[in-house]
Amino acid sequence: MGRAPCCQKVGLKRGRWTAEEDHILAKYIARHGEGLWRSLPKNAGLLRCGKSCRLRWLNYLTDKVRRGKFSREEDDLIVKLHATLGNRWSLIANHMPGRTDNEIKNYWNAHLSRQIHSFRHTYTAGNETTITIDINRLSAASKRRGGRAPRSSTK
DNA sequence: AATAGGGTCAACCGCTAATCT
DNA sequence: CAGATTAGCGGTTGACCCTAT
Repeated sequence: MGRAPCCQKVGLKRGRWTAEEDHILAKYIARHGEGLWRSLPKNAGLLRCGKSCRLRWLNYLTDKVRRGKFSREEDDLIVKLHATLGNRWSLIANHMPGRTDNEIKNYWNAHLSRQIHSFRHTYTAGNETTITIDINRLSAASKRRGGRAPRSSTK
């Protein structure tokens, strides 16, 4: 059988977000806060699935993201973190305030992985930089792929 | 000047894991 | 306790740009 769209995508909008949709989403979250993604689009009046709203907010609309060009220092940090953590983009993002996992993943795939050899050369030849890994965070999230975040330890 | 080709990046999908009932 | 529900992750896609021809 033809594969059905994952949720009930029937009648729901997909693809790139318009400025108007962004405005509706940002305004709704400003009033009601984050979370409750499943019911959010209905309440806010968006023809999107909750997943789409969550992704748009987390990766683009929240002012926690700064979305500038990656600096040389950030390049360096990403390469080093990736060497240690592998494709754990969410963990890597935890060490880079203002950057999202999606953004870092994209950047890695588009730019850094292509240039990894020259980067490696630079790093071994150049001055050493030390990075600090938060082991507690690391073990807590050790090898997960996906899955809901544990409820913040309160209760 | 027009367009084919390649690179970027926003967003989707399938799946996993925590929580709810 | 088990099945249903929902949040979150990482791989992947494809629409949109930029450049070379």
